Amino acid sequence: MSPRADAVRNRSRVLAAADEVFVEKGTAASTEEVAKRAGVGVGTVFRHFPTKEELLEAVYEERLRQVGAEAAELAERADAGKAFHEFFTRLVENAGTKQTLSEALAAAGVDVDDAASPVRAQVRDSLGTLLDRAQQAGGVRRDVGVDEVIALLIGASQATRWTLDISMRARTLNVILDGLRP
Amino acid sequence: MSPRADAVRNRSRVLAAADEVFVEKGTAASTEEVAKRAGVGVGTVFRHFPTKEELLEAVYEERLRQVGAEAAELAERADAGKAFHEFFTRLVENAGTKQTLSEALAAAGVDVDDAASPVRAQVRDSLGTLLDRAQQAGGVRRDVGVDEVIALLIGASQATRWTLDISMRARTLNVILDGLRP
DNA sequence: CAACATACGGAGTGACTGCTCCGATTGTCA
DNA sequence: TGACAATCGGAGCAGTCACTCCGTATGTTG
Repeated sequence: MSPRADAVRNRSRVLAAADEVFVEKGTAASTEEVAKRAGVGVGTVFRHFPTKEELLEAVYEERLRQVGAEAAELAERADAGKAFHEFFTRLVENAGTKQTLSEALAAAGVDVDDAASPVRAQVRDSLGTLLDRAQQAGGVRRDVGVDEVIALLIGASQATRWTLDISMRARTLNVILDGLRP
Repeated sequence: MSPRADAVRNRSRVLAAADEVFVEKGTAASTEEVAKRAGVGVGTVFRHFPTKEELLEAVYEERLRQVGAEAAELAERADAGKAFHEFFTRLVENAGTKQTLSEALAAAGVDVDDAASPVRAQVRDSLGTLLDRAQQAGGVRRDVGVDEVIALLIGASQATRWTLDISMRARTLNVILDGLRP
């Protein structure tokens, strides 16, 4: 039996609402608020995501999926060095307010880097090939691996959160990008 | 009237206990737990810090004080370039698990960078002269200011939190330090 | 269209949290 | 040492949150 139509619709509505609410009010926002935003009852939220932690994980993985897709897409481009820098910049600029999620998950004891998860493995993979090609093209120093890049992505996102001024944000990001050059 | 002896003793006990508890269990830890760790009643905690937010701020400022002292001390050293790098490294390695605090404060609407606070002004100052001298000594590029350095410190601390491996942590930190060179 | 399983809504529950209040305690000073 | 004010301890209060439960509604299938 495939699930009912309204069930799948509600599931994605809840996911989208949760993303919005967690960005706006932080991950401490109540499940009831998510339900209200999604236009459903709390019961529905808990049927699809039996635990708040599972809801957080689902939102997190959804974002990871997008990051993975972006990395995969950019890995195909000819100018690998440029592609890598663009990926880095784009991600950091989007990540801005969204970083609290991994914090909350880590505090709840979830292994955010868990390589067993297929989505995370895929992200690592795409990012890995993007990095490889950028290194071969001479755009990135050779003594860093995927893990260092991931750490730096997180760090850069955090760093730029505190810089409201756009030009200052650019300077901060440039320091890291320069550090990544050969 | 100066305050009673047990009052000042308890105040610092609470502060120390709060620091420990918040590092171990995150800033969501209950005030009762802080009280228990300090060996006092909750009433005592709330008398000294009428609000949980004020307690968080007090812990945060206490840490800032230490950072400021360290910056001031290193700013006196002759080899300014080396001193700056040492400051950066030392801070990032200590900060490790402690970064959640500023998160929590920001979420609570506290302006963490508020220049009006004397402690923060002092930190900015000490860090500023340390940076100035490092730049004049040719140890740090000239197009970054104190704010960029602060942002990078926060970013670097976050970045290295996810790297359990020590050598990987060193490589990650090196990327940023290299990026800071002229 | 009927009949059934699936999914929904939201009041209700228990656990927990920040904070208050006041009787008991303790430091201080004449 | 005695007496008073400053301080303490922790039971209790009001509010919130994650999560459950079940009567109602709705999609689906023959």
